[in-house]
Amino acid sequence: MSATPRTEAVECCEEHVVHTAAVDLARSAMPDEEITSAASDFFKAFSDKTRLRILTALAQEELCVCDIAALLGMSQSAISHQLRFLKQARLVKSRKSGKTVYYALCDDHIQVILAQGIAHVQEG
Amino acid sequence: MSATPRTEAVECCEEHVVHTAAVDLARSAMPDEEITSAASDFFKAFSDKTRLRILTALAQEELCVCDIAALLGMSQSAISHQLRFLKQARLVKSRKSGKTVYYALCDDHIQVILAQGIAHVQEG
DNA sequence: ACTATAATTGAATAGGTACTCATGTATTGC
DNA sequence: GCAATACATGAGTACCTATTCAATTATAGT
Repeated sequence: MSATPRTEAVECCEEHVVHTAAVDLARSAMPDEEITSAASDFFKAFSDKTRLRILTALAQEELCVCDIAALLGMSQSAISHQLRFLKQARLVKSRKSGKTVYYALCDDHIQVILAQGIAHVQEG
Repeated sequence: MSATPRTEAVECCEEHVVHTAAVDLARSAMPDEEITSAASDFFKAFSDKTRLRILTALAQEELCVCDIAALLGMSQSAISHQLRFLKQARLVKSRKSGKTVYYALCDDHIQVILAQGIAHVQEG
């Protein structure tokens, strides 16, 4: 866009504005509030180091709670809490076998996004 | 740091049920701690609704602080704080023209991940 | 110089969150 | 039945964070 400041004063944030056409374009392309809210919740699953490591581990193969706790060197309770978070967010699924509960990623799509995030930080 | 007692006890099922081969596989595939930490920080930028909406808007074209504040119906200060976060995370860049500061995404890569997250929640 | 505007910034605060601890539930084996 | 194991869960807590508010900086116009 042009860098020329258009001081075409219209009603805005408080009193003055701004680049009306640019804002209108951005507004028209902005998804609904429920979509952006759900999307930020989705990314929140990856935004914690513990959860991201859990997801990375499950990208290899299914693991039980105790496996993950041992792998990450954390308490079983802490892992269980995070797994509940991930399950409610529909990123992981579980199956029960005897006393053991095995967790796995819901779909490969999650693995793709995970890998892209890791690739991004490895480049930059 | 003796103030916070760290429970080293991962003795839960350590002897019995851990699936050693599965854990070893996951461990070998796990990136270094600094990588997973950086990756979770990267995803953290997308994990807040306000930041995600800012990124979505900037995916269209560059905008000044006031534009974004008007678009999202939030205070200019709140937006400025989040833009600083995004800039430090190297997701956005800025250029100054007169009194106005224009923000834009650092690269198209960010837009791709953003779009994938939005697509994910629109499907499910 | 003075005024107005765009943006930044620090402090304060309310709400969120990730862990620990203790307890509860389900399953297995004796 | 009882004990042990694997996991889940609620409460408590310390930390984190997203916003508001007030003050400040920078630029432009008069």
